[in-house]
Amino acid sequence: MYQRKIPIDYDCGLSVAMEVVGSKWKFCILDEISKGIKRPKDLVNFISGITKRVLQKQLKELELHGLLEKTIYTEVPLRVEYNLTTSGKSLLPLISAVDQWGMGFSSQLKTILETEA
Amino acid sequence: MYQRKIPIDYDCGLSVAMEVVGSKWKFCILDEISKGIKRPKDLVNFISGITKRVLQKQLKELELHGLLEKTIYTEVPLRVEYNLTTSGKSLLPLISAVDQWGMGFSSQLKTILETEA
DNA sequence: TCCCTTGGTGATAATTTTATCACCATCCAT
DNA sequence: ATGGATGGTGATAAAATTATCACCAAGGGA
Repeated sequence: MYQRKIPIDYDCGLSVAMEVVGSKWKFCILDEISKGIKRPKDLVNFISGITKRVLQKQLKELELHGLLEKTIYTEVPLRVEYNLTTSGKSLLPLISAVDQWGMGFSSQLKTILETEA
Repeated sequence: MYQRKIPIDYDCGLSVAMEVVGSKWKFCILDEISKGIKRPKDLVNFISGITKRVLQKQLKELELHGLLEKTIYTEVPLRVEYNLTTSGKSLLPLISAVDQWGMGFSSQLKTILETEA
């Protein structure tokens, strides 16, 4: 997930995917949005550890890459919602699979890291 | 994929998965190994852009995390092979899915990044 | 006017990951 | 002993990401 100086290889699916979703929070953000948490204010509360500033940047990138679309409701107070686009939705099965794999691997990783320490 | 000071959340599958495979080269490495490229020397040649040093570090981490196992053949010249463990193999469908998603998204990303530039 | 809520941004530091370079070890052939 | 092939590591620089802090804007209510 670090490739600005080293350009993206558009012929490598892994390279493309890493560019778009290979960062610490993006899977979490998309996951929460898919569950109905769509407002920045709520996302900050639901995603433990993320800060407002970082969330904003990630949302902006996801929007730029076409995975999220932003809707502004001119209510008061101002309401903004981020929704998954078709591309964004197409990622959900993958996110779910990664999450499940991680859950299944969790105990093994814990054992390994505690043993060496 | 940055979480040493910020500890891993073992209850979050995404967090666990990111810790283990969330880095620039790991999917590529596992992918090549699954295709039969198992020696460090060959991996360096097949994975365009990676350097020997970086590959070694990634292999070591993958081995530590239990996704690869290392076999040393005392031949001459020395031969070392890295093979997927059961856990490593369990990742293959995921890697394949990510790769395919990336391939499908490639043209969209290219269009977006070229348009804004 | 002052404050609150929500959404957003710029500048900068702190962290982490990647890259580069030099170097070592083994085994064998010349 | 010299050199080539393979595998490996330490130190350090470079690059990228993430975190922190301060600040701004719009709209409405007290």
